[in-house]
Amino acid sequence: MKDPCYVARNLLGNIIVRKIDSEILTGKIVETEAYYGKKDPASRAYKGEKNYNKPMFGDPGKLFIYMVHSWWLLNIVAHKENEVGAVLIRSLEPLNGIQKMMEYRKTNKIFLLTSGPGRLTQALNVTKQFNGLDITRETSDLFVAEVEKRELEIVSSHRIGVTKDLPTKLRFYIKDNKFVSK
DNA sequence: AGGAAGATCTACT
DNA sequence: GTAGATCTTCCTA
Repeated sequence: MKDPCYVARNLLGNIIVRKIDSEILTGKIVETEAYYGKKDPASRAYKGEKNYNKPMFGDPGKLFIYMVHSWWLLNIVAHKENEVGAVLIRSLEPLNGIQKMMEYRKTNKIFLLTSGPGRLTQALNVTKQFNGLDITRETSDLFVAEVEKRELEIVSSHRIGVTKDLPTKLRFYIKDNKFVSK
């Protein structure tokens, strides 16, 4: 039960694992954004609990998937007890199964595979079917593996593409990583 | 039933 | 740098 801001920083450097058929796709999380509930006008949870944002009000450690402009965006629910919030995964550094990701993305340019919230979901073949999935279980088809982090240089900035941002800097990324979107 | 929006991406100038 | 594509969900009538 941690604050979205804390979780967003903590997720950087961890590995997302996607099991698909016999293949395993993995990528390192290099960029995240934190979203809150009622006090955040950019959040999907701003207007209270609805059908489409239910996971944000539920247990932390679950997936929250939402569609914008025909792309699926992948969030991880994270908040303190009795609060609301989630962390958006904005970009990954592809590690394993790059061939497979290129098939899904229909491109052979590696920096176009996962450097954007809509891109990485397509590269991992993630859709709304994973909404609400528990990403802390290694038996899931999609989960996050904690890794030991060594001296990550984390940079914060304002969120991207958000029409009504908060004064706080809620976007975090690993410094000098070329897979961070711009 | 229909329209509008939205945490985006790509292609073109 | 700007415009157009694209599509699911929600809101209003």
